[in-house]
Amino acid sequence: MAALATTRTWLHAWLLMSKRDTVFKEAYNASLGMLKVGVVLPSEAELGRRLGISRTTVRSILDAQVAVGLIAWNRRHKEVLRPPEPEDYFPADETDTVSSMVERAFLQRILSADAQPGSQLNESDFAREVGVSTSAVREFLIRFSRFGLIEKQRNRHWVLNGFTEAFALELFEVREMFELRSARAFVRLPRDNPAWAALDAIEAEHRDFLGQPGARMRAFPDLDDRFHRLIHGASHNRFVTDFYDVISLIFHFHYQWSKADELDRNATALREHLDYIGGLRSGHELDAEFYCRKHLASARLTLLRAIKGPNVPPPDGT
Amino acid sequence: MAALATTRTWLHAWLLMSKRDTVFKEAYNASLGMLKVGVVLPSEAELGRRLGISRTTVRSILDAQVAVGLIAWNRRHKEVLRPPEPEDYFPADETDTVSSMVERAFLQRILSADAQPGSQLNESDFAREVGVSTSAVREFLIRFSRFGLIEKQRNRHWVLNGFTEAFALELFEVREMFELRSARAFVRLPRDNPAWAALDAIEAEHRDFLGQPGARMRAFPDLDDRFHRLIHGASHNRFVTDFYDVISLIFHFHYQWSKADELDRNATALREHLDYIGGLRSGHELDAEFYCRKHLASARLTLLRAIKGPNVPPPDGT
DNA sequence: GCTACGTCTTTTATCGTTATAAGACTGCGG
DNA sequence: CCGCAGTCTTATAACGATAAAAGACGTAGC
Repeated sequence: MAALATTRTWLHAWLLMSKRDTVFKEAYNASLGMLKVGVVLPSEAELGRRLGISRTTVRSILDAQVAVGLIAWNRRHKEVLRPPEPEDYFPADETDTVSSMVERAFLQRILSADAQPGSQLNESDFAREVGVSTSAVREFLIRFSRFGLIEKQRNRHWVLNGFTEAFALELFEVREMFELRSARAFVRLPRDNPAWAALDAIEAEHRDFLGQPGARMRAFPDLDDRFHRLIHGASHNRFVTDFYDVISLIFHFHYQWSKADELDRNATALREHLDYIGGLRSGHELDAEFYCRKHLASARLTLLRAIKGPNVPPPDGT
Repeated sequence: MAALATTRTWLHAWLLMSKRDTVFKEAYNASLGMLKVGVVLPSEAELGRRLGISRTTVRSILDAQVAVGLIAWNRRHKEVLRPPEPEDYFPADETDTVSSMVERAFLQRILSADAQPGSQLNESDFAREVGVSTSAVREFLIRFSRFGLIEKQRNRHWVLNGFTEAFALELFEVREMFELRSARAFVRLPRDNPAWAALDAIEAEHRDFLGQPGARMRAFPDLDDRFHRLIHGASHNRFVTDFYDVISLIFHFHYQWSKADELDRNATALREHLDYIGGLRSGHELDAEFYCRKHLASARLTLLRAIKGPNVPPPDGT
């Protein structure tokens, strides 16, 4: 495993975990994709830009890759010596930040059936359960509280409001308000606005998806997300775009567990999206509004059915 | 000073401040109001309920009040011995939680002129400046980020978005959407809904205010807040009501500094509120909508003028 | 003279620790 | 037997500390 070979103080990681080196590991894995034998790597700064990290971390990665014989590195010259093997990659669970671990554990708990509305949550208990410090849990809960699913009383415990039908209805009420306004704004965008080109691209992706049923369906949530975010972008309102984070989160996690009629649902959504796109293109706000309303109504119905139906917990604990 | 006389480990507070005893001090001050010579105090649990604190803190307070000779306490019997003097009160700055200190310092910075949009904020710098730990600052910033005025890049610094005209316009766009919907919902409330009685009470308060110009004007922001929150309550939507927190925060802090034509502004708002209330009572959604729109438009104008005008910093550092 | 690297400093993410505050349990007493 | 107080345990709100990661500065080399 790569970690054993690095010159980093990996031993410390097991004695006192002050900060996980997830940035290093994730970027290390990403950089392996660039390694083709004989290739000469660009400057440290350029690598940092491509990987989205600082030069400090780039240098750590290069050091580590020298240590396992992947590259030769002498000042400006960095040459790839051998192609990366599967063993060169850090396992996925080590590239996860603490906060994302907390997030996953928490969502699993709150979006599953056993989270009765009104039940209370204990910071230290939960921290022990997940295996992180209370501060990490605390910061997550504060961050998460903006989604309206939890609340806190000063000096007291957190209260889970529960992912109830009422929550879903309130969520969709606001979603409809915001998306209708965004759709109308979208229709009014001048034809040379880059959003139209982006819409063309997304429409093409939709048609691709319809062409190969089942094959790439797993990737639909991502497409869905990008489609709606594109529309919301036309509102030029940070509160509107920020609100989509709530929706996105809910959908992302909730639908992970209700795989039942996934293909059907997605196919319906794809077709509704295409109608919706047509409405936007028509230039008539009322048309756009009509198809927008239609799609949102069916999305709401799907979500409500999922909430009311037998709430299946996630397949496994990860 | 009361702290010196208490049996609590007050010395530690100066060596290692792990948690400020603001709950104790605030409740101590509040409880002094109940002390009339000869009165026999209720049970510990009852005192806790009245003061909004736990029995543990109640007992600390009673201990402290025995120590300074305010009361005699023997098991169930607690009798007031002497009336509280001004020196018995803890000074106001000691009843402030760390988080509220951070909040005040931060708002002063971000809502004043010198917060250029795009400038970056440093957790440790800011913590040093305010004199609290980085964790306290961190948690505050996370909590505050939901207001859309700051953002954070993973592993990097915070970015101040600035309290700009664009921010105000986006804020009001959403405010209008939400408040119009809430106002319409309010009109449709059945006449026996308690909200109508609350509206009556608030209307009476408005008339009182108009009667005594200037005198109680300082208290107007509070009335304004309660009025709008009452209306938003009719929406029965947590996202709508939560959003009013943003508005409330902005108004509260921004208007602290623009005292210029405060009386005029408030008088105008009072009259607009009364029209608005009339609209709600009329039973016609369109009437309510008309006066709601009118009031919000004038509120927006006032805020925009304040942003564009000479941005006066707060009078003093507190 | 600009780009890239070596070195050093600063900041962030996360941890563990502690005094305060909440809350649970138990037994007394009217 | 119910409410109240005595006692004990646990949780929260702060803190400081540390390794990872970012970033700043100076200098070497093309």
